[in-house]
Amino acid sequence: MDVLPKRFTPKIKSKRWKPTAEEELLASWSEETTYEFDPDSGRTIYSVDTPPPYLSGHVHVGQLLHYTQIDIIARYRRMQGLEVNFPLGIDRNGLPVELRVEKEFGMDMHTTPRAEFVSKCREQLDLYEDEVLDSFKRLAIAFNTYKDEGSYRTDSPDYRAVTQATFIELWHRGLIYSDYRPNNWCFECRTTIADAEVEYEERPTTLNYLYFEVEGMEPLKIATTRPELLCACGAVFIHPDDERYDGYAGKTATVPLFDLEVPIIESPTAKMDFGTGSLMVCSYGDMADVMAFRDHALEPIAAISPEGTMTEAAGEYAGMPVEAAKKAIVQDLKEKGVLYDQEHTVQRAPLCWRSKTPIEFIAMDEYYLKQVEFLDELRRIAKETPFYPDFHRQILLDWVNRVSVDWPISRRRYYGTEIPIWYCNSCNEPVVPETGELRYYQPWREDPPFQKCPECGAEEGFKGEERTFDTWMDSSISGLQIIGYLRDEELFEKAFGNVIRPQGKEIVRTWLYYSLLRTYQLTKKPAFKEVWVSGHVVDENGEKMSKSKGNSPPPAPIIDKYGADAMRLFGVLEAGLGSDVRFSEDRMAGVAKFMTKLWNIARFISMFPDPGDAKDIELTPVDRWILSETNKTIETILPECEYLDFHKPAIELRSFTWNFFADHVLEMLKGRCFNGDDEFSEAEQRSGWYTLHQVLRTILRALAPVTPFITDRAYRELYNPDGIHRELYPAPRKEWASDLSEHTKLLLQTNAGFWKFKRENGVSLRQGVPEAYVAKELEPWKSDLCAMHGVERLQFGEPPDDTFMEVSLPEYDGSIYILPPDDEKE
RNA sequence: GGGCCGGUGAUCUAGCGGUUAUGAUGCCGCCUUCACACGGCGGAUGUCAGGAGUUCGAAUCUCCUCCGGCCCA
Repeated sequence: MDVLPKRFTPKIKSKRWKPTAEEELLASWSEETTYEFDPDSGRTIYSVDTPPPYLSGHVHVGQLLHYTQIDIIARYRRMQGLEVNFPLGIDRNGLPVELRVEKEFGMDMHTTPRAEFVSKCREQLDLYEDEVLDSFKRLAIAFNTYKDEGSYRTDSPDYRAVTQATFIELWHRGLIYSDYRPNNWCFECRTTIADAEVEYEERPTTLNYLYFEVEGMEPLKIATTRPELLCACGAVFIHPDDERYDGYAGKTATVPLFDLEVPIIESPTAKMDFGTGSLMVCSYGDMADVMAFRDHALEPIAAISPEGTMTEAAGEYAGMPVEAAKKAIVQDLKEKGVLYDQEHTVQRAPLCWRSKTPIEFIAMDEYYLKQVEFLDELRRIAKETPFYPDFHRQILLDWVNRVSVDWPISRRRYYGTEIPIWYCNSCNEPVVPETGELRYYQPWREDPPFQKCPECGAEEGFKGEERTFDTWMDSSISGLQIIGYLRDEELFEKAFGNVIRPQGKEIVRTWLYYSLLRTYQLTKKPAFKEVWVSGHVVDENGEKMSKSKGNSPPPAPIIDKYGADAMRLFGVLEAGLGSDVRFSEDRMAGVAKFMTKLWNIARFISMFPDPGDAKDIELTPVDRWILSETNKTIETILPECEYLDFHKPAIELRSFTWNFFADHVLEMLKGRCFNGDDEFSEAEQRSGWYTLHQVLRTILRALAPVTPFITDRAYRELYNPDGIHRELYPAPRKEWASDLSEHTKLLLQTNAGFWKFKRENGVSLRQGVPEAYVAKELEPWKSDLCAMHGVERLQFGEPPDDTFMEVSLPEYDGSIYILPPDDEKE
């Protein structure tokens, strides 16, 4: 063996970790295959069904943090030796882009030629895509590839063909039907939307008190916020226990202005303490009205048209916009003395989640996908699928328990997947292509894929369906699409059943729910092996980040300043899984300091030769203890990692690295590793080198999923030029066991005691002391403690006389005794 | 009105039956020590939202109240 070096220079040259180093690494990564997905590797395939971001303009910090957290999962699983299928996907279907095109270019969807409108939308989407992808890359979101091949877009012919094929199959299985019924109708978007797409907002409104004449009785007093719906009134409800209205039930009331005779019905749904306690039930006023009409078999009357004007039913008000009609009707009611009082109140108005404008119930012919008959199965799947964190399962269960009607899936919009139906002009029969062929159909501009009508035999005269699907029809099968459903049977066979769904809690009732429903309908199986639900990213004040509130800073300058690693670490350090993360630049600056610390630790250790896994190492008891402490840390974090919650592991690793490894271990082993005065044997010195390098390896690998740049850089420089991201995640090593761990606290406190003594007595930390007494349990640390604190004679137990100063340990029941250096004595 | 989550030093967080209540950021003091001043060592700051209960013992369990966020009716 060569003579051991006496002088050491760090192998790592760079004195400071800088965010620009991340960009250099990115360039290397793009030429390597680390993240590629090889379905034939023989390893178990683990697929990540990432939320395909919807391109809605600029990315914000919240979105990016969310994706970094998902990326951590993918990287962690990859380091467990799984073949990770983590494709880039982008959601491009749907309303927002249409609305933006209409607004920005002054185009009206219904008067612009469809092909032109659609291509304008596509153009816009392409513009947004670059920005999102650049940010993702910069943050090291390790999709298998960023190339088109291997990625998916929900508006691509391939993707849409599969969406259509699933529809065709469900159609032929009888799960789809058309019906004329009231639905949430958005006037702005001019389409039906599903319950899941409705939001509510408190809005001020006026409560009007009206008289309804009742033959032979006092007029009924009715309170309503919707006088414009009088013409659609079908009944008056009173509560059966309401003594004010004894004797009214069963009679008829006369609707003012319109002279309709409507029944007075006792119903427990009437709230006795709201308004007058009696209410009018109008067709399509709200969900309760819709139910009331159904329950009491009343004939509905539509008062409002899809254009937002009053219908023929409104008589002289027909054709007026709803708001104008409301004013006119209130005026007329006042003039007739029917309206006797008004008061202000607050109402929860249903809004379209995309356009944020009020919706109404409007009856239309729409296609429905049956879901009510699947609810029991979905409830079972919701209960059996592992959720991380478990408590967010409740969001899904609450939603499943609330679903009561089937899912309207047709939309009167253009930028979406076309519904593949042609109608026979002769018999009006809707004809859907046969199953089997995987093909993208565009009925609005294509001839049908069949020769004649299966119903009447007509050989020509077919009209293509113009409507598109609800976009959730597309995105709800992303989990199937990414594993080759209907396209790659071999991959699908291998990969189905091992898919994770990571997503935010705000789209549980839509994306998660619909995904479970659709996958179950198509495969009879649960869609996901596990579901990971994260909280929101909110601003410093706890408010949800949104572009409209202006509380989301542009991410790029922040990343440039602190680095992607700092941002990623911040995301897991700040909150546990499922809780909201508060974004704060100040706190992120604090997190970034850990990057510097970690880099310097690596740089320090890089001074010493790495004995690797050399078999001839004879570990000193102290080194075995350090490795045992490392084991303990890994044992602590692994269960949390398995719950895909990296919050505690990140805290644990940071404190182990900084407050134990750097502050105590490095300080203690310094002397032995340099061994400038040959106080230690070569074996002891090598044992120290081995220990430092092994612990560093472990820390780097444990942090690699969270901070992929700095760990990869250091690992490449010291251990493996291919990088860290295909290494295995650390596991406890049984040969690293030591029972000295029971004295860890005492040891750390003893160190603190020496520091305290030196500080209180004006002795610099480098300066030594002639003699000291410490607890006898610390005997194994003797030589390292001497080197660390510069103790010339270290003794154990109690000192013989009172020339020693007693220093009580700050957080431990005990003391150490130190003989002060000569020049400190009087 | 219901559900879920939360309320711990100035701020954010850990702890979830027994700890002198964790760590971070900020603040204050000392130290330019040969990896790191984006550092080291130390310090101050907490009726653990409030009330009642269970318990030998509660930040931790139960109930109620108040406050915040999100979701739903």
